[in-house]
Amino acid sequence: MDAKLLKPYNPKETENKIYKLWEESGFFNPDNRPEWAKNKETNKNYNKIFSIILPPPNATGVLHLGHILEHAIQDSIIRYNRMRGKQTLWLPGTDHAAIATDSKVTKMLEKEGLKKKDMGREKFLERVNEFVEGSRKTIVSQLRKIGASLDWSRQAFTLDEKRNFAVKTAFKKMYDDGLIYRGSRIVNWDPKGQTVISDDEIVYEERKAKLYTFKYSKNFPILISTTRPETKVGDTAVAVHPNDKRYKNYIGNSYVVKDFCGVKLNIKIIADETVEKDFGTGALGVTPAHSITDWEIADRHNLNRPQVINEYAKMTVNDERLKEKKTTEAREIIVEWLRNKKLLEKEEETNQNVATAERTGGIIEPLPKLQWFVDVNKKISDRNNKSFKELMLEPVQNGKIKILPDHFVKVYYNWIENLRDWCISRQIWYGHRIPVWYHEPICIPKIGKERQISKCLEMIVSVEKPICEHCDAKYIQDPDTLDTWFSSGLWTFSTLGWPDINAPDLKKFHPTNIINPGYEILFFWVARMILMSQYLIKEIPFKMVYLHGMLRDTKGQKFSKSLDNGVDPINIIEEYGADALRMSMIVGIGPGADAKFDIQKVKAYSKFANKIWNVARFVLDNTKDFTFPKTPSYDTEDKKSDEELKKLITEITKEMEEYKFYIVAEKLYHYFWHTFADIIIERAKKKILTNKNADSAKILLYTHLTTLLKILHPFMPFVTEEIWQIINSRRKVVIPTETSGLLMIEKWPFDDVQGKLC
RNA sequence: GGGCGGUUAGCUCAGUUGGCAGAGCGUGUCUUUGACGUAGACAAGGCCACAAGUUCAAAUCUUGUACCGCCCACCA
Repeated sequence: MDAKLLKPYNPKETENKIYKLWEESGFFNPDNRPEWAKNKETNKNYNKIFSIILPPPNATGVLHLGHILEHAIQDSIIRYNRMRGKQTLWLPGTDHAAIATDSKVTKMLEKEGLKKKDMGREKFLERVNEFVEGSRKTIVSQLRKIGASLDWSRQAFTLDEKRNFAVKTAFKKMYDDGLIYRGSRIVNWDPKGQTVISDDEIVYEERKAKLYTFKYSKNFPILISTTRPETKVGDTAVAVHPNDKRYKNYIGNSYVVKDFCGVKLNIKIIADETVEKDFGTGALGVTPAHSITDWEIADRHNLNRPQVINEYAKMTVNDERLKEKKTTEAREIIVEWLRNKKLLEKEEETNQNVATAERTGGIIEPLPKLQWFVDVNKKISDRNNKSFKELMLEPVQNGKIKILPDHFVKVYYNWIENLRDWCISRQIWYGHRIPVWYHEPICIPKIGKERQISKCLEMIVSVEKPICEHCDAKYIQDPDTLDTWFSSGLWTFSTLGWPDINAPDLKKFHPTNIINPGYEILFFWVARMILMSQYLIKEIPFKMVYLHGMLRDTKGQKFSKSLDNGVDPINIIEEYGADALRMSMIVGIGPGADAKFDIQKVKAYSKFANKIWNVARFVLDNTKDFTFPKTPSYDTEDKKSDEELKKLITEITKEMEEYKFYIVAEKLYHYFWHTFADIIIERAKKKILTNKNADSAKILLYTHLTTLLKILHPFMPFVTEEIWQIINSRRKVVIPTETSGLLMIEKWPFDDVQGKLC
């Protein structure tokens, strides 16, 4: 008897050793396959490929329990498919998470008393890289701790050189196809972070606000309501609903307001369907430059768009009372002015949803800015005149891409329908620099050549830094960086060798089989991967989107730093073992379902690991001197048990293919404990003791153990592998040698069972 | 305002085509030279949120109600 087996199962002493064994075997890499899987005769899945690209964790910090949930699912899928004999790739990587990382490092530096601007771009980026490198190391070691069978030889980073080349290539192609444009449009400006952010990076906070009702001047015929009087110096119209009888006669009129707190206004009365008749006075003061809906109204009615607020949320109008004042101060000044002029009709309390930046908390100031956009509506000629919107919809509609749970399909459609052009430029330093180059303002004549200034190109979109052919001036790169999701969108194929369309990995492993993110990034990421993949390589990025839910604490709250309710998964693994933690994340948690994390569940499965261990001890102890007959035969009840296990295998294999891991894991737990241990072992004890049908019992014990180890392995890889290794060390002596080596690359028993049953 | 999800044992949650209500933890009783005390055996505990409907049969399907939660829109 192996001395180890005499003690209770100790994951701490086992897991690192086992992971090393796996890693050194090279079998995480699909290029290395076990002998049986290389053989068409023994492997039905010989030609099949199975690939998952890991949703890259943000390099801003360490992994939390939510990640473990994600990784436990993926590793189980990967291990299962590897055992089925497929060429199985699970590719690891991390995400540079531009804004998140940038703002995190900025805060860290502020604590040291350092300012980003004083440091300069280069120095700042050095610090960011240093920080990210540290984070990445932690993440990688955490992934190893939970037993993730990732192919480390293919590790990628969203901001490494290869991915940067992919990003630049994608940008250029999109620009050349007219799908990326530079335009002055209203954007969500974050004055605190000094950058543009996308619609998806906004969070709304409900606050109390005052709603003011007033006229622009004594003669003005219509009262309007606003919570932001300071923006009214930028008004160019008053919009009313076309059916609103109160205002019908005014539609089309224009009024000059000579002095609105020192500013001259030109107000046209227009009719627009978007105006709510019942809100306020039913008339909306239109401020095109500082409200997104007003900007769109201005589009429809051809209005001027004077800007009255700048990037620092300060007023830019010429009136000395207002100039350079913060918007909040300007608001008071204008309200006071309205009061004095007796133009203010009403002040009332109202609830307002204030747009704030997710990462910095700054209040969003909508501003017109020159930014880069992806046109989501433009027809793409070499994609059958389909737009990005259509390219994103199509594969989900025709079922090429399945989403689990399927009610997210509707949510996905709904998001695409309401999608506006995607603003991809960010005014932060950390990220992929936009591959656009501007000619220096002054041309420098080439020595010995004639000046041909008129031929100098002002702007070039190029993967490499361009050189001016006509003068000696330099090109200067656009200072902006790209939205982090631009590079994430390329992830399934930039990791496989794209833009080299002949890259062997790309040909072999794309489209990937399944992607497994949380539902909260369905739009951010999943949609953008579909967009990029459909457009750049005319292929879906994955066949299945298995969305997982959120993990919350026992009170049902999100895990967050501000609540300080975070749990370090590594501590849990140290105490209970990775297998236990993994099982607790899988059993009973269906796709898309939020779950409360309960340490009791982990404890329960650590007991289960020990149970498996003890069962192994019993079985090995009772079969140690037994010589297996060439053709095993069972008595009636053992034969029934053998069939029952085969039935279980058929069942769970089907369920694995249907992504019902949460049911499979539970079934295995239940069968192992309450059928194998409680019934079969108890029965075997009697048979062995009385020596009646003892051989049948021993064969059943051994086959049950080895088979159950195999099918438990995807869920509890460490304890099952450790036992397998102990069995291996004895196998040559007594037990038939149908297997050897690692459990990780053993054959999943399904095909054998099918063969025998049929 | 629009959309989605949830409500099952004291707690956390499963329950796949409708067919005697399940697990873990917790609780109670019993069992220790025996694979396992990080244990085993047994047990208690549920009008499956509420109401109506379809059906031989409903936790499951339909409709409505209540409460909890999430997402999207952003009302000026």
